[in-house]
Amino acid sequence: MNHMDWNAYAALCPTRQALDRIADKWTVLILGLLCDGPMRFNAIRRRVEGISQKVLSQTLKSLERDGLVVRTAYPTVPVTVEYAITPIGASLADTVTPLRRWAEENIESILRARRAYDQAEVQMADAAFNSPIQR
Amino acid sequence: MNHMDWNAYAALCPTRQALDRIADKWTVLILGLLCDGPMRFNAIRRRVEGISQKVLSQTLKSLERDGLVVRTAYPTVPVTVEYAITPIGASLADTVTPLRRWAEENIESILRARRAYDQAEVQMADAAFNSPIQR
DNA sequence: TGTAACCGGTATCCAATGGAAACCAGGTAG
DNA sequence: CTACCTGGTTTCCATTGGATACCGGTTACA
Repeated sequence: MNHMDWNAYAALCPTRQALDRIADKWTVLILGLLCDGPMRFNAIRRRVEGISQKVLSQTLKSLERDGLVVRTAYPTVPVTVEYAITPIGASLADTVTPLRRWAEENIESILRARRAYDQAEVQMADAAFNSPIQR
Repeated sequence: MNHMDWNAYAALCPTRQALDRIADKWTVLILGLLCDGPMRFNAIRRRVEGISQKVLSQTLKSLERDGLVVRTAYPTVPVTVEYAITPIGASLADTVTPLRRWAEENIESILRARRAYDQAEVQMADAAFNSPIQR
């Protein structure tokens, strides 16, 4: 069985569920960090600004379950927990990092399009207000 | 101002919000379709199995707002609405399509890791049950 | 003359998710 | 004694997601 048998466009294909998991902003940011080397829980938390402990914990747990990162706890005082990327996780990181870079490179174009779109919406609302008979 | 000024790791950077929008399963699937040519609403709906009308409508609207697709309504009977990818949308499609392909190529490895993880969890629960003193 | 289906959507409802904040054990530093 | 470090879990609430019903307008079929 090769990968041609899987199809993310099919609702029940496990690929769909996997896509939902990996196409996630936190996943992109966390994997982007870990591919530079192992990191501890709170170190990741400080670097990924705005992530809550709960969501970081959940995301790491599910990345671990999928075999994309490995969690290692050292019996130091206080306990040290290190998260490292796996080879398959690294291959995913190579795939999602361009996504982050695309966002950083094209954000201005997006913001411009948004302003134009919202402006056009306002103008349409104005027109409807000034000649409500057209409703 | 160049793209080096933007940083998705900063909570308030608009790039973060954009990343959240584009790192989405429906966006990946829809852009993957549209880069083969324009498509009508219900045609997309039939190809992206399992998407609801509401979510498709919302996703397309936000893709349009961000300038990634263009919506064209033809006054035919019944009305024909066509969604086409823009050049910048196509560049995003080039970035997210590898994500879908990665999922399709690596799903088996993920499923294997999941089974191993869940199995280990069950064993740990069993051990805890058989010697509860360790709690 | 129904009536069923297609078009491209809204509107409504409820469950699941997301994030803020509190809390936890166990220990250190002041 | 208090405050803070470690790596989380729990609780709560608002936002979101998806299923379903509905909408006007038109066509095909019986």
